[in-house]
Amino acid sequence: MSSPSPIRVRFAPSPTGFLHVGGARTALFNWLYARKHGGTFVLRVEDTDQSRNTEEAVQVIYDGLKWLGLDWNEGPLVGGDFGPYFQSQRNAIYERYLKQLQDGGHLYDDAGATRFRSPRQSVVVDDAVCGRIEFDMSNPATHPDMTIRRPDGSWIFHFVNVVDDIEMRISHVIRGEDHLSNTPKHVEMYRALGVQPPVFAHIPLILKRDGKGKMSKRDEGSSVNSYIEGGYVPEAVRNYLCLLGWSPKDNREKLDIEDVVHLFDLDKINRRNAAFDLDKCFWLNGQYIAQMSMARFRELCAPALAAAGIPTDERGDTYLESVLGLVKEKIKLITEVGPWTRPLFMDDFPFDEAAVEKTLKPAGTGGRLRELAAKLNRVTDWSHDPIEGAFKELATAAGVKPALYIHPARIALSGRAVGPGLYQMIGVLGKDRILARLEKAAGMAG
RNA sequence: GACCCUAUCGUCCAGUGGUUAGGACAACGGCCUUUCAAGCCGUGAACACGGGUUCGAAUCCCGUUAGGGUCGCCA
Repeated sequence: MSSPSPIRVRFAPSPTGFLHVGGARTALFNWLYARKHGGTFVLRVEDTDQSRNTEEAVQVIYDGLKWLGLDWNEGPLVGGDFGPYFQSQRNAIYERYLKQLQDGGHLYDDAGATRFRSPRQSVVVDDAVCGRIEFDMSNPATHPDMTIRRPDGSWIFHFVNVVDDIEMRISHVIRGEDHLSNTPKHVEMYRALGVQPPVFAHIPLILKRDGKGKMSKRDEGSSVNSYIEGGYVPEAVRNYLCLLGWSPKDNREKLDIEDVVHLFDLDKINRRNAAFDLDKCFWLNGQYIAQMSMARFRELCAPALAAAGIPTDERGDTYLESVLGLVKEKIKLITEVGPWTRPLFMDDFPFDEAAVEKTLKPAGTGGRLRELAAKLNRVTDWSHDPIEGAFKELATAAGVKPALYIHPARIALSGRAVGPGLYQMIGVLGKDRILARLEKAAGMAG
């Protein structure tokens, strides 16, 4: 017996300036498979279309993969023994393989374009996900010969893709099911080249929310960039992507990536296409935020806070962490941290017009806010329970619901109707700022 | 249209011959309460249809229907 050939998989995106979640999921499954089996994950840029091949477009791919934590063992930026990893730089290799096909009599000219002649025999694809599929290739009308090179000398995807997979010693081709129908043609080419085809694994597609068609560029959540910019946590998005077409079989939803690597395998991948559900991704994101360490939360919030122009250094680390602690279990997106915490760092914060109108303006509110200020001023143990007690006592003494003090206080202190727990927030803000803000709000109240 | 894949709650997944068909998101209701949230508890919600095979089918087979994909000198 020969020693088992090493596991080598690849992700081969085209630089379009856009990294699709479907592509990201394909990359993820390849990465998982490589990790699981101690294999090599190759990144190859399929930039045969020079017109849209730009530096920025390639950068989008790098950024998306890096953000998701999908590091590649071979490819651009890291190198490897099978480069170059850009198809635009592999022309000599393609010429060599073209010659080989020509010598074998597999090619013919069609109005200047080069086409590969199908042997017209049935092809069996033993797919690691879809099982054994037999394709009847006898009808040229339904399975026309592939064009592999245009009259202008540029290459067609099918050819260079197969050549590169051969040259890069790819052992498993894990890709979207939209390539399944092309696979027998690829197999014909492997055979014509005298090469054993790799194992194919066609994974289900990600469909639009309503299941009507493949998810496309215009659909919400289709771009990895939208998650990066939308305040999503990379490990949460990656986790959600794992659950599209694969599952740990034990009903767990939130899993560490190490567990996924351990449990993952091709035969556990579903065969059914999955409709994309951004709600669940959103929920999972909130779970990740609530449960992550304060250190990680700080790390993720730092850019968002900086972008919002919030001075987080002025009161020191301890203060910063107590503020973040107020919102950590409540926000679902990192982008929410700015608006939620601004009143904790700055005295100049916006007031929500509708909330002011509804809660601050009603007659008697100003008086109650002054009562509250006086009451809180007498609180000596500035912590949660005594603060809560002050509100309750005030309401009882006045014979009204605590809500008549609580709601206006929230608006007065933060300008918002939504936010951290009120008593916790008061505790963190401190007595001086509380009294000042209550007084100021009393002035604008009814 | 031809070929290929698929078919369990609205959605994502469990369930591989015998289960009260399970979990999660979403929805709805309740509790808590301090509003929106969060949290906790609960409710409704599915085996596409028709034939087989079998003592017994969500599970196996065939057909129908439906959905998706592919049929490029796109990738």
